[in-house]
Amino acid sequence: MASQRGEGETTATPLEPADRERARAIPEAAVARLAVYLRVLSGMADQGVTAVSSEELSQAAGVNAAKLRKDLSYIGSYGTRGVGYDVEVLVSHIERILGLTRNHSVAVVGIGNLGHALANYGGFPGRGFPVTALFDVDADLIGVPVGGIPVSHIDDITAVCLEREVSIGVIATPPPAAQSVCDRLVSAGVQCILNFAPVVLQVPDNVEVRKVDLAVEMQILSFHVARRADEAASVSAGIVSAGNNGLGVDGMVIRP
Amino acid sequence: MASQRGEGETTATPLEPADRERARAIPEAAVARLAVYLRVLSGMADQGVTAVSSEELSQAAGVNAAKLRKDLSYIGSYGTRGVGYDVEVLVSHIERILGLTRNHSVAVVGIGNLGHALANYGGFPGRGFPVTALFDVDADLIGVPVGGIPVSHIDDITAVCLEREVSIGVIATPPPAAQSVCDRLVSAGVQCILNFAPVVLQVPDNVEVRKVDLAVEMQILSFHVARRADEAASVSAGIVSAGNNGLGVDGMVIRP
DNA sequence: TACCGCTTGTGAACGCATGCACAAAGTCGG
DNA sequence: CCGACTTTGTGCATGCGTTCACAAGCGGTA
Repeated sequence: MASQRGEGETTATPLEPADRERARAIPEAAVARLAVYLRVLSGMADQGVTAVSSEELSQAAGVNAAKLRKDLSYIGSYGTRGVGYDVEVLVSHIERILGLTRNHSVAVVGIGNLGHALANYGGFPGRGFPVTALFDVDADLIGVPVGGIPVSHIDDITAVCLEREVSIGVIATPPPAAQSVCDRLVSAGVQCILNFAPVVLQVPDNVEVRKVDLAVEMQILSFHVARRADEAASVSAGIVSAGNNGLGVDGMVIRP
Repeated sequence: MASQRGEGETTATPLEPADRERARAIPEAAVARLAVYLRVLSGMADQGVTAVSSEELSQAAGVNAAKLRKDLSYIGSYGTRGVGYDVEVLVSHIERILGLTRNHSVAVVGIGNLGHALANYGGFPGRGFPVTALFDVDADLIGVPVGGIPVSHIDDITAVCLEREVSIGVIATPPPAAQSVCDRLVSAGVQCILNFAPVVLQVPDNVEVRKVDLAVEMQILSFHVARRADEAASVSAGIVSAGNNGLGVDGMVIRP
């Protein structure tokens, strides 16, 4: 772990003390939205847009305008009253806060269907996240290049991750292997993990895990399908909920 | 509340009037967790476990025990004080509330890397979500079976979706195509959409959209990497935040 | 320069979700 | 049958996040 990391100010990512305290205070939900704003803003910049108001940007991002302004205020005051925000300025500040000024090397573990898809994503979404290592257990895969990177054996995970300074590990293995893979990533010094396996990972406090769970997403949708179907049944039976929340009682269009 | 009124039990998905009102009231966050509990419980059932306490289950699911009990209370009182919960009973009640008693036919649009991976997921995570239709624009793909299902042309989306009673649409197209595909799905009567494209979709109120955004996930992780690196820098430079919020001043373990 | 209209930034209220703490309710042993 | 122990279900307080509403501030205009 004796790489560039240690000596604070000499490295890249120069975050001012004021920004540092701000970064600490940004709510997780706001961080997620900042990433969305960034994408929208980048798109605007590509189209030659130079300035934008909170109203326009919030619509494009699908959020409330006040919320957007508050989110932006977490990272500082970079707007101009009466005018709006400068797109370039906003982009660069959000990138800085999100730590996108530095590259984050990514390792994908588990080169099945999903692993292939991830490895081939090419430059990885939004760039700045180069995939530099792939791992699997299958002997037939070892050494085979996928998306330009040869697959390594999972037993070499520590050495390879350290060597290539992997900062984000992506777990795309079958469920039973996930915890073990996670442990290995952690002992290789990886502190951020994106988990696609439908498993609740146990990790030390200093490791950040985010999970993408297809089954859960599907089931949440299923819940809504069921709720809708059920409401429709109620309506067709002439039942109307007495305790209606104030969402507007207008006849929501429901197909027979 | 006048919950007795429910005379309309003639349709499928027999949700009691009492349950119906409960379903309406379950917080979204709790729904997501219920899906997780369900998976953990299913695993336990497979291993022959018949009873479980909130403490055990909450640990396995990685949540607070009180929160778990509250979540379960949203769907009714199916535990036994002094004993715990019957695994089978809990499983069946959660499945019922999540609408998993009925199959939800899934259509995948965009058969690129990700689309392939999704189509091949086989029975789809957690079963109950059969993929019954695939769509793309690429002429070379039309008719080719992927994961056992032949790919249809996207222009046939309305007819095919209606015919196969698709209730969930999955968008795995490149960003520029996403909104158009979404519109077509909606006009085909699909009311639930899972969106993998990094685009903010505009939909009518009666359509439920969930989005899985890799770029956003990566950037959130990046934010945490940056924050950590920065904290480490602060510590090594002997800087300690003065205006600390009351989170506890204990020295959080940070590796050198 | 002084005014006017527009948009930001934020204080304050509200609402939802989380976590605590305890009464209710059940089991088990004697 | 009773009392001790265990675990659920939930009222309540706390904290976080969202939303509203408005003062502050800036550019444009006369």
